[in-house]
Amino acid sequence: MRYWLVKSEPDVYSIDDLARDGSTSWDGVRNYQARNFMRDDMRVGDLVLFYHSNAAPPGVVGVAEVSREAHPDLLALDPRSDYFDPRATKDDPRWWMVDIAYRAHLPRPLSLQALRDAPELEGMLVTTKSRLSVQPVDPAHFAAVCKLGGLQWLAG
DNA sequence: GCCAACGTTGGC
DNA sequence: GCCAACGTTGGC
Repeated sequence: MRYWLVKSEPDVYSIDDLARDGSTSWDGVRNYQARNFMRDDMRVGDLVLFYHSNAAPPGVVGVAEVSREAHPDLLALDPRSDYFDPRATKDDPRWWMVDIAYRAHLPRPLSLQALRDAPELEGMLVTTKSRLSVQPVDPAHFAAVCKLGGLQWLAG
């Protein structure tokens, strides 16, 4: 099993929205590296840290789980969508998404600053690659985030 | 709102 | 294939 981190602006889609919806399709990702992780590497059951970007403060606020493997992001085909991409076609959809399901809020959300300050999280991608919106997480880092965030049952 | 970092596009 | 111009992300 692999571990991941996804970013969302809480004004657009927050962990509370995911808790309310139960699960959601992770649409609108328009970055190739992020797309490739979703299309090629994410598997049902993988655990996902849910990160609020452009928030005060930014940080990890919850845990989700991959509930469906990659399928085409059809917003790319919709001219009325903000995520429309004229290069996408039905045969070659170009953009892909997975579904994620809500698992838990972090009892103690971990701000970006807290992630940077924790020695056991040294090298965690989110502290250095700030622009990658879907990224792999080291298993030890995932466990440490759960532990620091008060989620003992996922801390391994 | 600013702006640094960085990903993407397109001319050559 | 290089790289300048441009657009976007996201922390502050």
